[in-house]
Amino acid sequence: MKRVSIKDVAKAAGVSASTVSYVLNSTPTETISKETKQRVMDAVSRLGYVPNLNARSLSSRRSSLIGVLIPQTEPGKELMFSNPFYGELLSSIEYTARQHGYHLLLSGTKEDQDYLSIAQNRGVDGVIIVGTYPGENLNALKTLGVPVVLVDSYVKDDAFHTIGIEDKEGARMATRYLIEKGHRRIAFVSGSIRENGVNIKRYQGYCDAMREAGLPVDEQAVYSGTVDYEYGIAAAREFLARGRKQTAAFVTADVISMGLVKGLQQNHVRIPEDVSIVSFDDVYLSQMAHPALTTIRQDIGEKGRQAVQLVLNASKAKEHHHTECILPLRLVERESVCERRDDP
Amino acid sequence: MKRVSIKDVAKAAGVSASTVSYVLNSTPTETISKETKQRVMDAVSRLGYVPNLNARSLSSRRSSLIGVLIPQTEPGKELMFSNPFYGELLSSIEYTARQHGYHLLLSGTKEDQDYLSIAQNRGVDGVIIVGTYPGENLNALKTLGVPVVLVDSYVKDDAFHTIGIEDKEGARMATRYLIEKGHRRIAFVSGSIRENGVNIKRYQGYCDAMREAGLPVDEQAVYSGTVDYEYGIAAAREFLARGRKQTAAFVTADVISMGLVKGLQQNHVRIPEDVSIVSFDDVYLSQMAHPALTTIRQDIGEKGRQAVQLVLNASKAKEHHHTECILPLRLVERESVCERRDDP
DNA sequence: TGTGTTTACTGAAACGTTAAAGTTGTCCCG
DNA sequence: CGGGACAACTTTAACGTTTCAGTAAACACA
Repeated sequence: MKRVSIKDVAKAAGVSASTVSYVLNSTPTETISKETKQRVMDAVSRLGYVPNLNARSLSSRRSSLIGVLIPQTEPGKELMFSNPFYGELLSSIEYTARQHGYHLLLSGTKEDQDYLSIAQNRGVDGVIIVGTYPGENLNALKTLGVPVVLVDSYVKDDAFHTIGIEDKEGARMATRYLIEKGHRRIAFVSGSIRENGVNIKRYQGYCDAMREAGLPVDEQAVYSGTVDYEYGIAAAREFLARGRKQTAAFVTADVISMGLVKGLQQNHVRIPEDVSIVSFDDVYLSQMAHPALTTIRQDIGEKGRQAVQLVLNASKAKEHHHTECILPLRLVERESVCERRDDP
Repeated sequence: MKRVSIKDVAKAAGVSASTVSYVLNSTPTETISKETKQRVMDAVSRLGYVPNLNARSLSSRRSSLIGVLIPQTEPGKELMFSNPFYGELLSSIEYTARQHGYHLLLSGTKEDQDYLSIAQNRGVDGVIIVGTYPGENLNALKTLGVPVVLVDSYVKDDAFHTIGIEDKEGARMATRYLIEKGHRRIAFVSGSIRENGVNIKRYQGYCDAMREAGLPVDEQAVYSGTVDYEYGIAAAREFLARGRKQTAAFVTADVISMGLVKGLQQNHVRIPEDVSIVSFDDVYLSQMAHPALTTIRQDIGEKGRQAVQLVLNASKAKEHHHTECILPLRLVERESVCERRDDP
């Protein structure tokens, strides 16, 4: 039951502990003979030695650990529950990190907690923060001394690396698509557009497209709530309460769309015949919908991969020059939109 | 930029490092005066000290870290991608762990990797393994010396704690429900029933229900593949190819159901009028489906909570007595089943 | 007044690594 | 043949904690 330490290996191989360490880390500055290397490796496998990464990180100040912070959208709700987007992103992050020999320290973010210390605590090599960082102490993150990658954040600060998408352009694309299909009264449905997050950009893109087409942005056509299925249902109810004024909707998240579609269908509003929908994200879910969602696709897998890459690159390079990565979007046409030529 | 260590705090408070440690951990055997405590706490917040958990875990051999292993169902596919069940479970695990001051070390499982060392490496306080553990070296886990909780595994070994559901009974319940609704030819659609996992139990439950009702288990009515949306689509194709013999299906996972429904609907098979479906899991998804899925609900949140609790309890209690936790199931009726009285 | 107990601490040795600096021994070159 | 360069190690001091074993002072008791 006793843990095998590097010293046991050293003893078994008849060398010093540091030699074992050099062999295991194949430190480039150190020269070790082939035979010694072999003897050490033999001892390692014979004893079933696995290095204690805590000790390693204590001594070497790198941990092969990446901290990942994922928003816990609402206090009561659990992490990632509300939006499958996070699950898919996390998948990709985990997969990429693992392939580079890194592990993930996962935490949800809730306002009242100190994420900084979580990271600091464990001496992570980098931090990936998804979505809006809750809490005003983003500045404290700078003192961490490790690369910080902000995913889908519009915080502009050279101290952080960012990775995101052309939210505004994507929203514009979506809205324009609906306009091209002949829609003139188009609703905008999203999560909160008060915080400085992606939704506000998407709202701007929506407004731009409307304006460019000479269409009014009706305040009554804007629905803003939370990013989850329930809000989609609620928005449907609200849509009906407001008198079914629009023939189409641009919805900023697939989960919301799912709820909206469900809510409308339950009230005998047909999708897309009565209301066309263009969604956003293209999570796995959107193809399962009925009708399958026409949506602005972002490459979630790539986002995760890039996020990890940014951390790794930045932690390798001593120079901390800020990088910004914007991934392309494209519209994938499915079944939730139809032409509308009879609009006034 | 220099890290604040316990010594700095000690100096600032005019006490020894050990006193600081005692204060911070409020070690019950040690007595510290009110004033000293206060002085230490003041110094801590003044200097912004956060303990280095790596050092702590090195010294005290507990890490406040729980290792979580989630299956990466297929080599190419990424973690949790294929089945939202994992995302929801992870959510709950993360949330519960965090509330107890634990962090999560997350890893996907792929055949060719050594998960054991991941855990051993970091000195986790416990391991939660979800699903079938890939790799034959389950025994090696015993040498870890920390509690191991197997979620949804039918490995029987006193060395492990297990948490699961009445898979067989749930399947029986689902199938019987269909029988009660008048169906006599009922398909069974699931992931692999070769491995010793939950699917084989659910298959047994299906068989039991059929047998009890005096109905034959037709080999042609059994569809087995992988647990993902794509397989649902494929199963639909296969169902049609085999001649649409059944009027209902018991499907062992909601994701598969989603694909099956989609695949059938695309071929103008109506759900539930032509084919009724009872599903399994009740992931968030299943209410979004069209029609919403009638499904055997398992409380995924509770599963996650219990898993964490099992780890924590077991790591507190020195006695390693094996605990087994079975969570209840219930059928939730939605829209994917209808009566069938015309069956021969 | 001496002994024992309690309170409130301190000192120092771990924990398992890494990495800088030091120590050999060998070889080569002028 | 002396000295430098190099290869192949070893020694030792960190890294930041915890925790065991003290210790010194204060107090109680008889």
